[in-house]
Amino acid sequence: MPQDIYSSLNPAQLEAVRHEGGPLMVIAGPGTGKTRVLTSRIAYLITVRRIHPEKILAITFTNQAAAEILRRISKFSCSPHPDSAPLDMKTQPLAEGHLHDKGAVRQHHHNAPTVATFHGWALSYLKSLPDVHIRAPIDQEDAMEIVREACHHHGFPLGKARRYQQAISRAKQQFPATMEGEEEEARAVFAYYQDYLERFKLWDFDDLILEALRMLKDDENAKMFRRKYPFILIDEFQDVSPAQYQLTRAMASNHSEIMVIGDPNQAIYGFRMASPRFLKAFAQDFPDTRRIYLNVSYRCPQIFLDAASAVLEPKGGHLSASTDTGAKVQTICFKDPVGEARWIASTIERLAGGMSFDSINDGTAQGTEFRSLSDLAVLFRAKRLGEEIARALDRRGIPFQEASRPDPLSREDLRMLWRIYEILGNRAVEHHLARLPGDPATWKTRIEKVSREYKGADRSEVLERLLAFLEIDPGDPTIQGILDKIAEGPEDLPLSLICQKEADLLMTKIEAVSLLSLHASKGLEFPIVFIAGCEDGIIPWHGSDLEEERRLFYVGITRASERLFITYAQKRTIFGKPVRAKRSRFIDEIPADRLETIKTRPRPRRRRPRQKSLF
DNA sequence: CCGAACATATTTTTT
DNA sequence: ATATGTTCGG
Repeated sequence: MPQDIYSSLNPAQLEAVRHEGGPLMVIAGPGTGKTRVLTSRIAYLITVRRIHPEKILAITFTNQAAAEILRRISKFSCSPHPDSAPLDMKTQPLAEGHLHDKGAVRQHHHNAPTVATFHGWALSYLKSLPDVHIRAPIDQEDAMEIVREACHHHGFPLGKARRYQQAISRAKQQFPATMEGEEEEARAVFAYYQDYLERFKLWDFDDLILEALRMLKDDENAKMFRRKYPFILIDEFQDVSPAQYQLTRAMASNHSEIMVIGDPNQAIYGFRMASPRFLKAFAQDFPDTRRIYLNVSYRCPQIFLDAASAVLEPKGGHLSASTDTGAKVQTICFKDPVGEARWIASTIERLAGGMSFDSINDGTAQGTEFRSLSDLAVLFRAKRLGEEIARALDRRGIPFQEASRPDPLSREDLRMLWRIYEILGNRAVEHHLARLPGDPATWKTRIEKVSREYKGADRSEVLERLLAFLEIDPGDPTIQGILDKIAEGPEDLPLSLICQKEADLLMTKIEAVSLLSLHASKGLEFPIVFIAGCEDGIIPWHGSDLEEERRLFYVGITRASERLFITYAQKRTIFGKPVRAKRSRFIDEIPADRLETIKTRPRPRRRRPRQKSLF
């Protein structure tokens, strides 16, 4: 059970929570209580400083992070720990109705602070402005389709569409968007793409930020915004793009109570134009910024922190551990990826006791402390590298879950369902009509007819009826689940959010090992962590920004709270080419006394009597 | 529409 | 010495 968030904030955390009167920047290393400071500060603002929740805006990068913050705020207000009130809670009890369980979870409840992603906030901000014509947002897959169409139009090979789409998105991380430095073809595709969005009145995800910024650059709008939200908190600030940074600047003045929190050492999204330089820029652009460093990690043992900061350039080493187990970082060398995967699987089996899955405990388990599978994670640089691990776990019947599941809305049938849903909601009608199978005009009359017939009925019924034209199995449990959610949910909830929740629901909540990319692991914590495929060319990835690769490795190491295994193979086939691999230079940069090299026993061959397999 | 030849290759979120 | 998706000739 997580600790009550009132209890035992350390002095630096407390200072961050209580800071008043101007901009605040919190530099929070791994496991130093970043989310706790954020949620405690919101609670403090509301309960102690008596700030009305509606005046508070907290911004995150993912819906998951936003949900987690809301969950923790509501939990905090529902069940204040009676004995722990370091923030004058006893003398200033929680005002009735300021925060309560169901209300706080609802994002736009009148008594809850606004907790949203940059994009979510941007769209609702645009909707709140009287003179803005709201366009329909399209997702990345539709952006890809338009880019493909542009390639077709210009006679460019479709194989390059992905690259062009990435270039366009990169360009639109800046305000104003610029294709400077991109190749000629990409510029042509960009022109077509922008023209398409204009013609059909669409916004892509990047436009939401750019448009909100464009509006907020107006002095009058900025003034109004600052009056509405005098208290701003932004999470993971090392991940902001140039446009998001400009948005931040427009949102607040040097006298605003704006807090940004982040860790420059965990900046790993440079490929999408994020940069830790904006943390530095913030302190310069808001000269009165108070800087607070959270230096005590409640997660990582000192040895892991030392190992992690040793790979950083410049060295980051100002973190200290709250506890020290003395456990060293363990490295293991393998002949090939198959051997590596097999060893990881068998070690997991040994640590987990091998009882919950049908495999015999070979008696090598030490002690009686078997770990839960959910305490274990295997991290890797690229999805491909995780597949070998998945196979090995499968073979032993060890349950696992992968973090990067495909977007549910990429499923062809759900996509068509989405298009009809959007048409019924009168969003981007022409765009979607043209993308349904068959003749757009037929679809138009069809949808109008069914809508008329079912006038007054629930939209999910109209949808279900229309699905009949698509050869979609109406009995499909996913479809049914989504239709139910549409029926009970509020009017214009984005279908992607519904689908995401539905997909999460279908994921069995069984105990499982986590298989994650290093990127996906950021923000998570596991007692036992394996980092696989630690070879030069993989981590650091060949041709990538070395500094960022260092930070990525740093993120990986600092996920572990008890044991950490770093593995590599001497041979690996990458893009079909077998490569003699050298172990990652980052391993060599870890001080020798923090490392322990494990020798694996050669795998005993299972000898099957040949005679028996004859029949 | 099918098959051979060919090109391409991280990381990922956002209504 | 791969897996996937695209192109192009039939």
